[in-house]
Amino acid sequence: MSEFLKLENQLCHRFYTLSNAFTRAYRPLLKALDITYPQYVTLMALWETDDITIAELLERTAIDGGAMSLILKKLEDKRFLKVTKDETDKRVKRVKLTKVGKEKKQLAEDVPAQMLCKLNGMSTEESRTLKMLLDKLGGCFANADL
Amino acid sequence: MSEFLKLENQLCHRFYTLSNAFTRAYRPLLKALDITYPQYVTLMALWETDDITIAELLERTAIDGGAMSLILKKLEDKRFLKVTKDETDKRVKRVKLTKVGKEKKQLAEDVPAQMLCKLNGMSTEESRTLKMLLDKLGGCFANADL
DNA sequence: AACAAATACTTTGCATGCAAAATAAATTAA
DNA sequence: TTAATTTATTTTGCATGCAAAGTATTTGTT
Repeated sequence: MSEFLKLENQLCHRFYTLSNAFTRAYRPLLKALDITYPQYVTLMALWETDDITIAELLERTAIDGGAMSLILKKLEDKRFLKVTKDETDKRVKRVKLTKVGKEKKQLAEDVPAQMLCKLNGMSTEESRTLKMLLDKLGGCFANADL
Repeated sequence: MSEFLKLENQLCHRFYTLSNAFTRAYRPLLKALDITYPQYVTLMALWETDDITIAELLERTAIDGGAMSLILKKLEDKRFLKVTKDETDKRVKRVKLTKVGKEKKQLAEDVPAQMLCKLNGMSTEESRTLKMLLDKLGGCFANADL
């Protein structure tokens, strides 16, 4: 049997598994905030830089455009943010946090630490190395002609 | 602004982004085989060990049970495999590749190499280190009380 | 043997991820 | 200026991922 098709040799399967594991691990923590993981990512982007274009939001979060439409609708329904048409360029829409959305950030402050608790098997050094390699891999994808 | 909530500091967001990138990168390669990524994972597991229980398949692939039901239905519709009830224990179902499903493996042999081509920015050594760290992280999740 | 509890799967309802088609508005070209 | 093209975003159709509820079957109890 060729080694290449074995599951243990697949980098992609590790990412598949771990990405799902992260989402599952976050779920209970985020449920307390009444948001899903992609919604959390969207809010993190906005907590860092508010009042941005949907296009900017898409680039920073790497969330799919079609999915983002629904996510923004749901976050708007929950009164976390407002989406308004840009007056200058009517194609563009700007996303802005509401007071409630900004306050939500305080409640989210604990989430990262709670997640780290679940992963205390990794040393800070290993985690740093891992991030570096992940970023390098991300660069490979960016350069590849997909 | 607390550093903890910044997107660049999130390990999870890197996994989210990279996992999606992998799936997207595989899509055109797998489309030629008329399968999706989770279906590819399912077939890889079977190419390695055929005629196994659905429970075993779930454990090896880490695919969700509910999703697997549909995936197996689709793979069966495509005549890649057969699902049969175990005679001894009628709760159990066994999954077995058909001749077509086994032959599909030959067509899939090239897929891993084609994917590696897209990622030629990573050295073998870096890739090895990355896999090791990913497995360690996976172990953390397994041990955590989620 | 009759019933409770554990197994192995499937179904359901909701939230994406993705490609492709559809809209609308701004830009560029002829 | 009108038509062709590009840009920003939404909509659509299909395939999961996930928790929770539902179905059979089997095993363990009493």
